[in-house]
Amino acid sequence: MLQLNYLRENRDEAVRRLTKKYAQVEFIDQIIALDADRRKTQNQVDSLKGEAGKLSRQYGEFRKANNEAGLAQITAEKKNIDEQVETLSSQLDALEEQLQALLVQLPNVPNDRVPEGKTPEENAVVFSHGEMPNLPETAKPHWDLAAQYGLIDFELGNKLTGSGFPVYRGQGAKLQRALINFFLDRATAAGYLEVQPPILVNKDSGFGTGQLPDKEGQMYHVTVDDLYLIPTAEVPITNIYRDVILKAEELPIKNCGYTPCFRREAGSYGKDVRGLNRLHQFDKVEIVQVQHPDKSYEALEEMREYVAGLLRDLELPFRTLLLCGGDMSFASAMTYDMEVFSGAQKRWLEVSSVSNFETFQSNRLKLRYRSGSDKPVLAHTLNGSALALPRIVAALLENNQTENGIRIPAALRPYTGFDFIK
RNA sequence: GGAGAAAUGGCAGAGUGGUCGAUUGCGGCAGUCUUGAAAACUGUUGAAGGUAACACUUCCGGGGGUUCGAAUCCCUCUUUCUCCGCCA
Repeated sequence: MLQLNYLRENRDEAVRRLTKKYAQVEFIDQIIALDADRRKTQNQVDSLKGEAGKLSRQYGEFRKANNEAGLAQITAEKKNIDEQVETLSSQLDALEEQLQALLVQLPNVPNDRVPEGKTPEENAVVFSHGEMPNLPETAKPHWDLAAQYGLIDFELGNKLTGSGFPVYRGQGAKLQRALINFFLDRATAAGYLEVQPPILVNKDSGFGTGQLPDKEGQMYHVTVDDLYLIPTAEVPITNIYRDVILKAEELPIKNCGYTPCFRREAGSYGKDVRGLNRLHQFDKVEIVQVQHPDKSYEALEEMREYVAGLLRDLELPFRTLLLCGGDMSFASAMTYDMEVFSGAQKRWLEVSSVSNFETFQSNRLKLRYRSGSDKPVLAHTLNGSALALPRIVAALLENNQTENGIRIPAALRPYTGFDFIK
């Protein structure tokens, strides 16, 4: 959520920058007008309440003095004030509701380095690494390989749950576990504190990181207890710091965590959902940082470089995209996507998204830090996938297929305990 | 799931109807003293809205109510603790 102060004091800039995100910029002027109205009404309510307080204290004194006439007068005056307060308060509530309703619909303002553009095709490729795999024409897509080696059973998942909930078996299951451990060990070595959060969260948490109300339909909602299955570990991990005032010297906070992730993916279809390309449940290791505002873009680059290191070690060809305004997420100010090339499908698959949210999340979370005895200031939050498993598995299987089985990259072998899937 | 107790500032812990945003201790910060540190002493120390700055308003787990007036009384929800039941 954008800060009212920012909109009030930088109206033109906000319009310019939000235009790049194709946001409803007309909301900005409506918000500014509502806010002015709100403050005026708030002031009126406050001074009336101040009057009421004075009267109450006077009432006590009059009663001690047995001043019956005075008591009657105060009661009458107080009643008059209460009526005014009630009227103004309901106006104030209505104004705040309208203000909030508009405010939560405005996405974060993109950083000025974010390229113009509306569609994924307009994202800027800023970095590429690795050779394109040189596979024979007979190379198989991962769903065929998964069946051939008994790694993943998509049909069985249909039976147990529904489409998009595969069952991993044998070396397929072991590979999952190996990747999770590999990612967690690397993140821990890079200074991230490992946490194991709940995978069901309440509404406040969903709101704090921006999934609610914007993406309500993308989450599984457990209605009996009004809880949501997390779409990413970002939600519980970042919400650890909801309503927290950190000391400046505690920054940066670096957390990582493995969780399953659940996404309804309503409206997806076709080749995008084939095999492991898009699932309703998948595994992911997430990295999260809470940063000083002056250092958050430095941290974003550091996180991008960290994820790139993982992909290099997995020997996967990848490219890094700087997302254009139209393709960025609601809450992000700047996002890098990392895509690996999956050799048999011959397509790029997004495996990581690394974003700086600046104060967009922390404003909702009330996540602040304090230098010395200064007033608390909103911190910046960042996160990135490091990494999401399914598409990594897809690319590993496809790119490393040989006549004699599927080769496991050297970095993973200590974790899998085998060199080849056979 | 049943019965009982509790929820106050970073922490501990007072406060049961009136000027209480809240005694006190610890912790934090600043100062005195000291070559420096410790100890001691002095002062200061919650958040939000609002203002040029004050003023002012709100917040004592959440919500609602009683009252001229609520941290204090009532209702309700949530959470924690103790006991019982069930259980990976």
